[in-house]
Amino acid sequence: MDVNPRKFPRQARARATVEAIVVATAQLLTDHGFEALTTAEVAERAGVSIGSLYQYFPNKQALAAAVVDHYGEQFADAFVEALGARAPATLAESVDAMIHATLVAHPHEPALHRAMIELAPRVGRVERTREVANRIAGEITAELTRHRREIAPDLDLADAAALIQLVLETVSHRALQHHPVSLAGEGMVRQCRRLIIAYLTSPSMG
Amino acid sequence: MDVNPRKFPRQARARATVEAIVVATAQLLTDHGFEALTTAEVAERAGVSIGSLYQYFPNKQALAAAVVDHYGEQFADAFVEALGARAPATLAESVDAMIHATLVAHPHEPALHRAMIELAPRVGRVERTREVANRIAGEITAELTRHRREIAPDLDLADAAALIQLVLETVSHRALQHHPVSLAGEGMVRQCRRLIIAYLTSPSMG
DNA sequence: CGAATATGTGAGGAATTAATCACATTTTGC
DNA sequence: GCAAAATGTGATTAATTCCTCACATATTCG
Repeated sequence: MDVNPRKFPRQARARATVEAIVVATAQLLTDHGFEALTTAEVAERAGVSIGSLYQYFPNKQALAAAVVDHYGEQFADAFVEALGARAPATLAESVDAMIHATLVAHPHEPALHRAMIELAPRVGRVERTREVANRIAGEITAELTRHRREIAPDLDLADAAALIQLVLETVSHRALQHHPVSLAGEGMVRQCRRLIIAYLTSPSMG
Repeated sequence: MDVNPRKFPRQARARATVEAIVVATAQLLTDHGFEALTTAEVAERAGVSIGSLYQYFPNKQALAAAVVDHYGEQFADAFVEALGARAPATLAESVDAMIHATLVAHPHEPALHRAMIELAPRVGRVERTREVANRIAGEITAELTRHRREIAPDLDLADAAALIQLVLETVSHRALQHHPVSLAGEGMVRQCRRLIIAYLTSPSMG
């Protein structure tokens, strides 16, 4: 099944249409999930006719794929920016920055982020999701490299970064599930911090 | 929407029918996902007429709910059994046992496990899923309690167990995504082991 | 301007699917 | 053995949904 856009919007008017469609899809996706998603409802919510929708997206899956692409990029950008905004002097501060960046990067509706992860495989966008994860893992690797001396020497930084990225993503999902964004999972976050720092600084084991 | 079974099968023949329906649903769910699931196809795969299906399940969601209930219990049982089969003398061995139990408990098709997690919320079965997670976290807590002296004294064991359960589940999903069950994620598993042990044994931090 | 191109519209066709129900078959309990 | 209960059947229906297409409107550019 082809999920590529049918054609690019050239005029500003068309770009607005496409944008509205993607936003509307994201909203409906988070509210009711993929299987409840109807093209007619997307068009209605976007304030656009079904004909316009099908002019740019060949089918329902393409809508979801567009959402995954759009918000995936947005998510990674937000993470990178949030991480770059700080200049952590110690490893502990660096880990705090990572946790903070993860929480900040998440859309206010974590449901959207979850929906994307669930959707990507069904819509031929695993690759894209992996790219996002890899990009973030890369940022984490760079951050770890900066504090190489504080980290157990036998640890492979890329491996460690991959694991940390996975844990951050999971824990933040769980945390945001229970609490509003602002005070997201006080305890959970503290535990997470300890988990990561202990891992990075633990002496090598047989 | 009511997702409760319509009536209980009394005769053995009827139990076989229901069983076949649940199994068929699980297979189709892992292969094609919920939105592609059709009641007709479930009935066909189960070797049963649609009428029979609707005699026990009021709708499509009820089918998925039954699968979640069935395999959730099965998963927790498998974990408990696998963990109980070993008698870990040290904390490290205990952690190994947990990791092993998690991998063993997973159905051979991790896709089913994932599908269940994705489905539960859409089908009114979050509660059930949480129960499974809690039961496993409880087992982990018991295991940790046995090795209290090897663990940082300021750690709350229940909190730690919850975090460990979350990490185990996530990492095993990721690991099983890439490798067959037998040699599941060699490196990933080793990293995970180190992560958990470091966390548990790290001295308390300001 | 005015022709060519881009974009927008929404009724309706074609296909799919959830769910029912009237009836057939099997099992149970006496 | 037989009535009553339990179970099984599948054609059919009503509703939904994806997507097209013929046509209207808007924008661009020489």
